[in-house]
Amino acid sequence: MPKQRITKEMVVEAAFEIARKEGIERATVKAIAERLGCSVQPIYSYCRNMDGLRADAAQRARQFVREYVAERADKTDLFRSMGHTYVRLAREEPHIFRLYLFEERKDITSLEELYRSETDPRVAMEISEKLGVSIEEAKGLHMNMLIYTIGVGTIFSVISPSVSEEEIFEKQEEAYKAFLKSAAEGKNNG
Amino acid sequence: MPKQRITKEMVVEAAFEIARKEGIERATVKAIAERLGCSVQPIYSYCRNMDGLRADAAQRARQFVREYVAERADKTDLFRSMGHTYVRLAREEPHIFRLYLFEERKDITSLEELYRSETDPRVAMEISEKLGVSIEEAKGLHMNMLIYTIGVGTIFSVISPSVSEEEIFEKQEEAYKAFLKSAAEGKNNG
DNA sequence: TCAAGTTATATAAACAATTTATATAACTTG
DNA sequence: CAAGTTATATAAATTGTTTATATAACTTGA
Repeated sequence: MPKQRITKEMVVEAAFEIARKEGIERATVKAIAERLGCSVQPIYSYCRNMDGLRADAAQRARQFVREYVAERADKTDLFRSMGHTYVRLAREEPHIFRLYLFEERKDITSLEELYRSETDPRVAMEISEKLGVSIEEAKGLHMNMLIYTIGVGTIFSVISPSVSEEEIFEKQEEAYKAFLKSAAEGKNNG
Repeated sequence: MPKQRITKEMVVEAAFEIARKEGIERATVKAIAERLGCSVQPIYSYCRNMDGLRADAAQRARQFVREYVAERADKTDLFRSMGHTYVRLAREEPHIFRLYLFEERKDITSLEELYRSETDPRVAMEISEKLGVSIEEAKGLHMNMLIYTIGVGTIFSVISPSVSEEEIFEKQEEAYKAFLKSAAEGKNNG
């Protein structure tokens, strides 16, 4: 056989890069083949169909988001900064953010699993220490902020991208305080 | 000219019905034409392209959601029941819910506008009276719940449809209480 | 009343994207 | 070095969107 020129990684990376610049709907077989300088066959040899390839590109997007958050989040207050970080990502990399948010995840079957897959365990520890609440309580709090942030992300990146970041940051700060206060009080009277 | 058999309303309704049953991606020109028993021309005479038609179908979906919520929400506690109502809708009419959530809205440029377009003003009044807070405060509270609900809806209907409703209801109840408490306290010490 | 213009719809073709079928060439292995 | 394997190419089938052309039925004005 001829030497393998095209690997699965190259195909997924090409799809991801096109999606990053122009949106996932532009990552067609043809466009990927063109970028790799090959025919459509190598692509179809690595994925049954384009849906599968898009799922792989979405997984790549999740890796990107993890790296982005690790680099950009305020490490002195990961919990508080998560909302900001995600909204900034949604503005700077709108296509990646959509890919990240709107691809079905067959591997996730509970909020717990989603939480574990999307957050750094140190954040719950940080919250737990700062507030003096249990790890479980801290996780619950953090998960609420994750859900709220997904709501904000959906609004910002899909429903109305022209909403101002300031307006969103303000609401996020409100939600952050509400969840925080609620957990701190639960400690005393619950 | 021949008598007009096909109206714009018929086209949009056909698109909406197909989207309702099978998802918006199945609402192709061909499928719509077949359902109406006509060629593709009447469809293209009412919309420049399929994107425009999908936007119209999404608007129709919003009307559906308004009616659904008006019928199904617990009228004795609209605020508390909103989360439940939306999640139930997402389960009963998954395709409509996705159409509702994920179509860009060029008419909406602020959270305020989104809030006004998606909620009944009586809810903020209800909250304001019950908690003894200002209408503005009540709106802020309600908007937080709307954002949280959009987060929950995104998770439930897109990221992982297999998440259990019970788990989601529990988190929503937590968020509801946190926002409520926060507003009630803001009244005293803020 | 009929010819001319208009327009709602149909037919068909152009174009683009996905997927499958067939062909070919270069490598491995016996 | 022949036979089998396989990575890739070429090309065709299929499906969806959009545009071009045709047709038929209506209106209007002479």
